[in-house]
This record gives sequence, C-alpha cells and structure tokens, in this order.
Amino acid sequence: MDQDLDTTASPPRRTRRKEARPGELLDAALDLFVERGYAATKVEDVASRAGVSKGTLFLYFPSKEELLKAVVRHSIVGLFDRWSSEIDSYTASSAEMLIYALDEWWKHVGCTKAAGICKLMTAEACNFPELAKFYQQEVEAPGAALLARIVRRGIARGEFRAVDVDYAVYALKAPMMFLMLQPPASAGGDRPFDAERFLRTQSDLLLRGLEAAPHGVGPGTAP
Amino acid sequence: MDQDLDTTASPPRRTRRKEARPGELLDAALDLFVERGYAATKVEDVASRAGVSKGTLFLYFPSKEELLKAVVRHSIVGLFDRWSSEIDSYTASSAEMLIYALDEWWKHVGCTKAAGICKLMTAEACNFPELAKFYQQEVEAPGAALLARIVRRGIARGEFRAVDVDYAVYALKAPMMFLMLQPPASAGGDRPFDAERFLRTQSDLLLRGLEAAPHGVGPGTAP
Amino acid sequence: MDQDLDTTASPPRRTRRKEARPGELLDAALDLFVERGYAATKVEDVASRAGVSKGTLFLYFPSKEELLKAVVRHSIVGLFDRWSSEIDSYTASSAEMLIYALDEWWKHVGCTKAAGICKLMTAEACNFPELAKFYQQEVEAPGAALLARIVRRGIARGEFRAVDVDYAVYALKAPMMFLMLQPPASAGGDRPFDAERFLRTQSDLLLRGLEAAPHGVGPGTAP
Amino acid sequence: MDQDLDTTASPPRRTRRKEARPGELLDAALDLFVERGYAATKVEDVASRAGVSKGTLFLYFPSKEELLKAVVRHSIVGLFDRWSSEIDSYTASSAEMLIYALDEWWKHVGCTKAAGICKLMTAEACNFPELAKFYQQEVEAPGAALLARIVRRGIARGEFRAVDVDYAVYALKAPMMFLMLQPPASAGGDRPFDAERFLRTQSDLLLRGLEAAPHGVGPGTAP
DNA sequence: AATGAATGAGTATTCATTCAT
DNA sequence: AATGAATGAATACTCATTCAT
Repeated sequence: MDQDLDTTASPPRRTRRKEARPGELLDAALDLFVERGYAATKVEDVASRAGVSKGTLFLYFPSKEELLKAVVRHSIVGLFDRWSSEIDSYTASSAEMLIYALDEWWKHVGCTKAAGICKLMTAEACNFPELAKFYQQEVEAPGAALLARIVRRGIARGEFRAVDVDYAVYALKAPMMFLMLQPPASAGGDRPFDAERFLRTQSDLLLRGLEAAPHGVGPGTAP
Repeated sequence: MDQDLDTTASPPRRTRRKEARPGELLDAALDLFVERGYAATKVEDVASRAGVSKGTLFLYFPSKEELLKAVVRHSIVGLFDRWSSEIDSYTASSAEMLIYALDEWWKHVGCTKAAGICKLMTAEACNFPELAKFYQQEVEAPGAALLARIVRRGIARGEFRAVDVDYAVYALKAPMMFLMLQPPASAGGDRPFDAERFLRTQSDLLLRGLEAAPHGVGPGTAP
Repeated sequence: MDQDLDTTASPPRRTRRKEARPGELLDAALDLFVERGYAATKVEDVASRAGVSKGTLFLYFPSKEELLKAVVRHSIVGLFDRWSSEIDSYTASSAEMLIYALDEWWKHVGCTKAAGICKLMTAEACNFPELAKFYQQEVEAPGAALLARIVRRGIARGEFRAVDVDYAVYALKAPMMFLMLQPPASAGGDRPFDAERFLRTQSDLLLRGLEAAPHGVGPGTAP
Repeated sequence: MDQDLDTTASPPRRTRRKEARPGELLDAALDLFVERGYAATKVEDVASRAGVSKGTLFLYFPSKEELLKAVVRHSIVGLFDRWSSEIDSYTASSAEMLIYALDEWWKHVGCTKAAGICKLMTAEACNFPELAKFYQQEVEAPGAALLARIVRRGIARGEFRAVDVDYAVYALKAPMMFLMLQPPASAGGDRPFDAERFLRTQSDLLLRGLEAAPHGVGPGTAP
C-alpha cells in the first residue's frame, strides 16, 4: 500500500483518524447498544470506547437517538441495496432464491450483532414512536418488499402457488424475528438452541407450503 | 341483610376501595406499561390513573419492578394453571388440542393487552436481567412446557411424527411471538394485518408438518 | 395487693391498658431512639413495639418531636426533683455529696438508656434548634444548677477552695458527657473501655482540685 | 510571559475554577454541614453556595457521604501528619508538649468549624455506621495515638508517673470533646462560656495528675 | 476539529400526619 | 379510644447536551 512506500509521508494521524471517526463511533455504539440496551448505554461510554471525548461524539451525531439511527443504517440498511440488485440478476429457481435470501440474512444479520439491533429496535419501539416509524420505513418495509419480490417471482414463474403474498412474507419473517429475539445464549433453557437447525427446519416447512405441487392448505391460500 | 334489599347500597367507601385497590392499580399499570413502556411509565401516573396517590401505590406494591411482576402474574401466569388442567382432561385428537391451545392463547393473550406485556418483557429483558429471569421462569418455561406436553402426547398416540419436541415447540412459538411483536395497528403498512388469518394459516402449516402421514420434511425431523 | 384480693375484679384489659399506653409508648420510643437514632426511628415501629397502631400513638403525642421530648422528660427530668430534695437534706461532707451525685448519675443515667438519650439530644441539636433549647432548659440547666449548689455548699462550708463555680461545674460535666458519648461498646479500640474506672479516676482528680488544702492551681481559681 | 507582566491577568476562568472547585465545594459543605447537620443539608445547597450546579458537585464527589468524608479529611486528617512529625522533633519537656498539643488542637480544630464536624460525626455515628467507622479510623484513633505517644514519652523520661496510658488519654480527650459539643454561643446560659479558660484550667488539673512528684491519686493509677 | 467542565431536568421511594370509620 | 388506609412533601443522583477554550 501507499503507506508502505513511505511511512514518513503517511498523513498525520489526526487526519487519518478524523475520517475514521464516524465509523469507529458507530462500531462502538453497535457493541454497546446490543450489550446493554439503549437506555443503559451512556454516550460517554460509546465515545470512550471509540477513543474520543463525549463532546466529539456530538460533533458527528446530533443526539443519542440519531446515533442509534445511524447504527441501524450502517449495519442493516446498506444490505438492502446489494440484495436488491442480486435479486434482479438472479437466474436460479425461486425456491433457491428464497433459501439464498434467508441464508444471506442469517450470515449478515441473524448471527451478527445486527440482530441485536433489530431486537433493540423492537424493544424501544414503544418508548420512542419516532424511532419505531424510522425502523418500519427503513428496515421492515424494504425487507418485506424484498421477500415479496421473490414470492411474486415464484408465483409468476409457476414455481409457487398463488398464495397471498403478504401473508407468505409474514410467514417468512416470523422465524427470522423469533431468532433475533432469542436470548443471547445462557438464559435459555437446558439444551442449547441451535439457530441454524431451526432456520433450516423452518425454511423446509415454508417452502413445502409454497411449492406449486398440489399439497392442500398452504400459507395464506387466497380466501 | 339490609344490603340485600337494596343492592345499590355499596359498602363503606374506604372498605370497598381497600379490596379493590390492587386490582385497580394492576389494571392501570397494565395499560400504561403497554402504552408507554416500562421506563417511560411513571409510578405516579399509574397511581393517579387508578385514582389514588403515589404513596398508596407503594402500600400495595413495594417497588415499580414488583408492580410489573404483579402485572405479569395477574395477566398471564394465572392462565397456565387452567390450561394445564384442561390438557389433562382433554380427550380429542392432539391436532385439535394444538389448535385449541393456540386459539385460547389468542383469546386470552394474543389479542389482549397481555400481549403488550410479553412484548415489553422481551424489550426490557436486557435492561433488567432480574426481570428477564423472572419472565423466563414464570412465563416462557411454563408456556413451552405446556406446548411440549401436547406435542409429546401426539407422538405417543401416533398422531404426530417423532419430531424433535423442543424444535416443534420453537416452531409453534415463533408465530405467537411474531404476533405479539406486531405494532398495535396504525404504523403497519398499507393493508391491515389480519392476525387471526395469519394464525390460522400458520397452524395449518405447522400441523401439516407434524402429522404422522408420510410427508417428508417436517419441523425438526431428527437429522 | 388489691389485685391479688380479687383477680376477677381487675379492670377490663382495655381500661387497664389504656392507662398504661403512654408509658408503654415511652418505653418503646426510648429503646428505639437510642438504638437507631431519631431520624432512623419510625413512629410506626414505636407504635407496634408498644402494641398499638400508628394512629394511636398520635392520640397521645401530637408529633414525633413531642414524643422525643416526652421521652426526655420521662427518663431524665424526673430525676432532678428527687436529687434536689436529697441535697437539701444531706448532712455529709460536700466531697461525699459530689461523689454520691456522680454515682447516682451513673446509676440512673450514665449506665442506662437515658445516656443514649443525652447523646441523641446532643446529636440532633443542630438539626432541631427547638429541641436543643428544650434540652438546655429542661436538662442541662437543672443539672448544672444541682452541681453548682453542691460546689457552693462546699465553698460556703470551707470544704472547697473558692473556685469559679461555673468552671468547676464544667469540669464535672466534661467526664460525664465524655462517658455518654462513648460508643456503645464494640466499635471502640482494642481494649474494652471501663467506664466506672474512668469515672472514679476523674472524680479523684477533680476532688483533689477542689479540696481546700493548699495545693496550688485548681480548676478555675478565680483570676 | 505576558501573564507575568500583569499579575491581575487571571488564568482563563474555566481553568482556574476547575482547580478551585473541590476546595470551594469543601468549604461550602463544611459551613452547611456544621450549621444544619448532615441530613438537613441538601447537596443542592452546598453546590449553590459554592456557585455551581448540583451536577457539578457530583463531578467531584461521588455521593453526599463521600463529600462529608472529604470534608473530614480536608479539615482534620491533614493535621495529624504535621503534628506527628512535630512530636518526633520536639525537645522540650513532655508537659510542655502536652500543653502545646492542646493549644494546637484548639487553634486548628477546637475554635474552628472543624470542631463542628467532630460534633456532627459523633452525632451521626448511629445513623451511619459506615461513617462512624471511617471517623474512628481516620480521626479518633490517630488522635488518641498522638496523645498516647506524648504520655508514653513523659513516662519514659520520668516526667510523668507510670499511669495507665489509655485512661490518661481518655482524661485528655474528655475536655476536648466537651468543648466541641458546647453549643456555638447563644443558647448557653447567662454568662458567656470562656473556652480557653476552661481549657487552661483543665490542662493544669490534668498535668498535676500526671506529674511525677509524689502526689497521691492520679488518673489511672494502676489498680 | 477536539475537549471536558458545566448544566439541570427528571423520578422512585419514604414516612410523619390525618381522618373516616 | 382505636384503627389503618390514604396522603404528599421532600431529596439524592444520572446523563444527554452545550459551549468556552
């Protein structure tokens, strides 16, 4: 890298760090919000974990609430754009798409700290109606739209039955939300909860409900 | 007695209130906790909604946290005893039992304010670990145990396949949790979410996965 | 006694207790005030230790502060009348009188709970100026007056030097106050504090300072 | 620097205050604690007397209790180190040392607000056992140790009789405590109490009890 | 851009006192 | 005389946010 060519020429630390600041703050905030919850996270702790002072944080984010929104955008919203274009260019079967979608979600959200953010947003929804609306618009709706596109594609291509799309999406979302709300690990019951197994099981079940073959009842068969 | 002659003759105000207080406070607390969340609910508001002063509330509940616990017990825990004995005396098929169970849950929890309490407990879990444990022990565990009993009965009677009971229970819980987390109404998307329809759809799907007939994949088929 | 003659004729419990109430409350209050301090003593605890309800206490004492005053009067003030007449009729030497006085004080105050009350009054003096004045007038002043009478008698009879009476009284009071302020027992240092020994030592010292023999300096030799 | 040219040029306000804050707060707290007692002193009042807001006080002292401890350390504990080294280097007679010690105590504690703190600590001892222990360890014990060292030195050098050291120390402490507990001024009796005269008188008396000459009884003659 | 000292609104809980019964 | 349910004033401490430096 450039840095290796002339280490003395590397930009003054200040400058380089300056550009990294928002990201460092966002990372710190993500960690702490997920660990401790929104209310229990002090902005000062976020700042000091990012190695800056409290005042500096407010230089980049006008309020704690905006900081949370930024964390949500940073860790989740960005994913949708990529997923959306992938769907456009996808050529495999719709069932495969759905499995791929759930898999991607698991890899990038479900098994990461981002899942904690979803849980937290659900949690704080009633305390901060504005945050709730933000989350609904920026996360829930786009996510549902993505799933809906896949389902519609499957129906259009005759791969899926003509189910009620909205309810098929709900059925897909339910296990994802369940996973995200699952307590981190310990507090659970006796046997460790195997999230991937649960997810696989659920997707099998759901796909069977969606597939075009004459099965009988399915999720949201039109009334 | 005289009182019998004139039913409008209410007992002395002080006395009557004394007995009614806890219930009135519990009702007020339920409303406010669900509306505003735990932290945002001021004990004073609970008291004044119940028509008493702040001090009086503390006569009946030693702390805000205990008040919340009492609300949980009052609105949820009590149900388990009844359900448990109903299961014992039930004679119908296990599939019918499961449908009945979900239906009962919907009637007494899912579509009532008690659902809001479940949402709230999930929400506040990380902020108040002690509350989380309480909820896990008094609600989550008994609820899961009830469902597990039905699933096991189905398996024992050859009505269900020999699925992994724990994962079958997870699969049953997922849609219930999804429903409870659903925003009250407004904030939702364009089309109103029909919870009962969702529930019916989900239970069809799940029963199909459980039933003994040779279907193929199902929830938690042993690996 | 009369009671023994006809136990069936003893007044109904209610009545008898009624007369005993103030005393029982006073005893309970003395115990608790000394054990826990003024602020930390709840009137409800006083009442329940006396076997009555909170409301009843207020029937006899109009406020917590008045209750404390009553305790002071009950446990201390009463002693002064007796001591005062004893002094009048005393014929022994003034030194013996002084020793008797300190001994009496020790027996009836110094080594009893009443000492705790003195400590408490000193403690709360700054918090409750009115109480302080009350204590000064009802206890400090009469006590000092008693001592002053003995000292004056000694001087008048040529037993003591013509010391400054006020300062002789202060010198007598100092060890008494020191004793009363001594922590109950435990918290002290390594070796147990032997109050009686301290008192004996101090009175020897003081009497030597007072005695008429040509000793040199003494407490408060007139300037 | 420029600043040196004009000594009236005060350092930037923020900076100067920062350094002065703890001291200003300590002074304010000392005043109020002594005037009103611990419980009756509101932290907000301390803060505003020091010219800062409530929050600022908590920037420097983590709790009201710690504030009181800091006041004690600031006004009393610091004196012991100086006194201790003075004793080491002292060459005069032990009687002079004792008189010097009492004099120093009077100048730096007895006639200052610090005396009020001692009174207050004695007062609040029963209400706050932890504070009591702190005071015992940080003030009572070192003070007694200092006096004990002087007494032992006197005995070792043949200036004092071989009295029981502990009880000699008690005898020395008694008049000091008496002085500190004396009401500020007003409430006293008719004639103004002359503390210095009392102190002089007492030290004469005590020294006579301690001195090696064959006098007879003395404080703590071994039994 | 960065700091960190200062701010002050916000809230659960206690307990002496009252008064209807 | 006795009760005990009801009251409400009173207070330490936290933390997001500001702004002088």
